[in-house]
Amino acid sequence: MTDQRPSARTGRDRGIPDATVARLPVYLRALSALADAGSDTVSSEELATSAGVNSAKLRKDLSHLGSYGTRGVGYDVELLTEEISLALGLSQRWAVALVGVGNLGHALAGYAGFASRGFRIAALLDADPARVGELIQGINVQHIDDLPAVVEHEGISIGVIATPAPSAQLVCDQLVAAGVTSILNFAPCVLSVPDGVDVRKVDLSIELQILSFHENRKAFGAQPNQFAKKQPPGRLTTLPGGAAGTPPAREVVNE
Amino acid sequence: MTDQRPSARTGRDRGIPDATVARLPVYLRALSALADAGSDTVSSEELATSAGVNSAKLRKDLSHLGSYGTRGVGYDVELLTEEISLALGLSQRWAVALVGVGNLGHALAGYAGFASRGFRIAALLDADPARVGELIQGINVQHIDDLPAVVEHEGISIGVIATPAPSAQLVCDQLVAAGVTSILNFAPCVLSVPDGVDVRKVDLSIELQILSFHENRKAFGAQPNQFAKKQPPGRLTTLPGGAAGTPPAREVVNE
DNA sequence: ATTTGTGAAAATATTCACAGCG
DNA sequence: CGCTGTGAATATTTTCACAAAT
Repeated sequence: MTDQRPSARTGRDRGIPDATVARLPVYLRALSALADAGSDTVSSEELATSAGVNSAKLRKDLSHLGSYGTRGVGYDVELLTEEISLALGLSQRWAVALVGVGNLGHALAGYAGFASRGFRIAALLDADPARVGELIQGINVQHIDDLPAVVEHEGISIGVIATPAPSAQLVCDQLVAAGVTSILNFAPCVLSVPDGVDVRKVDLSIELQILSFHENRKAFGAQPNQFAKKQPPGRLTTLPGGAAGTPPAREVVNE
Repeated sequence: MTDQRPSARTGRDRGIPDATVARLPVYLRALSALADAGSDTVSSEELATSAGVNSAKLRKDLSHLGSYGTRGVGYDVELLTEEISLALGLSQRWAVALVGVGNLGHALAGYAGFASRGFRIAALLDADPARVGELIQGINVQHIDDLPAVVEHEGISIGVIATPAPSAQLVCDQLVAAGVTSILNFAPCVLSVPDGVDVRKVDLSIELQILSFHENRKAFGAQPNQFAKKQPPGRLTTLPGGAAGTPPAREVVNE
């Protein structure tokens, strides 16, 4: 969205495109579901459908990792899972520090999806002395001033900021000073960090505002329902098993 | 990230680009901060900096809304705020239904950023009868089966899904059937919806996995298998101002 | 003097369509 | 055959750089 271009190679290219990296976790989840369902192999078409993308994009994305498919057959679910995990650096278990144990912090601390994807919440911290000592999900809340020690001791390289906006930059600075080099920011503000530190943000109200835009257009928009000239040929596949009580259906992931 | 292209006009263009729409809320927030700080006008350079983008992008983005700046001067903070709000459809107060009042649902229900940006949580719903009747933030939790009545009565067009993944598609179908046309999905799964319904998702573990990718690269060099010709020039910079409180700083927003 | 607004250029991302492999 | 992997074609987004406006 900005300036931050964590992946872009400075000059000539030879890495995985950002857009692809952002989709790999989605493929991973789809693969996980397929494996649970007992599939050994998947075609790009199937996998793409369950990930909510089209198959050309999926194949192009996977091609950046190497050639792990078999022509005429598809991809081995287990092998592909491993390769994507490897590419994402998920073969190791990252230790994460979560700062701010308010409402949202509590919810994040209890979020099962972290653990299941190779992340371990190694520390909970807060600036409020009243919160220090509280036990959340079996983890003791420590004071933010202990950050340097905790980061060092636990080998933490990823920090999550779930504080109110006014404290976020200070916490961010503390995380960086302690050696954290990747930050996930839930506070609704822009963070400034030195080069070499990656920041991603999740902003709930921004997402709603984007929906507001589309909602508004649906209501008053220029092209309420597009004058479809003839229907973009085979796009927007009507999914096979379009449930009974549910409309036609279109796979959708995001943005 | 996928297929869903809520805004893209089918053929010729005549709308605000998606990438721009996604940044408008950020500008709005920066403007709000500037107004609080007492500024009457801002240059594209200043506003861009506080929003974490570069000024060319900012100006290009704003140019899609019209010409609201004054050459040689800058933008009137109040006027620009109004114009962006208008473009985003925030001049009206959207009623939102939040489904799933577990950990995350509780946190979302209490999130101040919604109300402050023109959204009103008009209903909390859950499928668990044990939760019905609970009072959260002054709002009574209702049973999901009451959805149609509630949506109609409150004029709800935006739904937020904060249920576990296995229930998300069902809830989504119910929201759509009740008339909701925009959905913000926090459940880690792909939703399928009919045409005309917009979905955005927020996936906490995906964000972490993306950070993992970058963290991994920082740890094991840019190209694991790269026959690097000469060293990618200035990458992986040893942070300039390193220690001492906080480093040089670089504005960062996201993706 | 400044600073906007914008064509044109460059960089990214997506989609097409098919050669080639199993 | 069927399906992957990928060049080539599009589409979108970002950046440059400067004429025009105040």
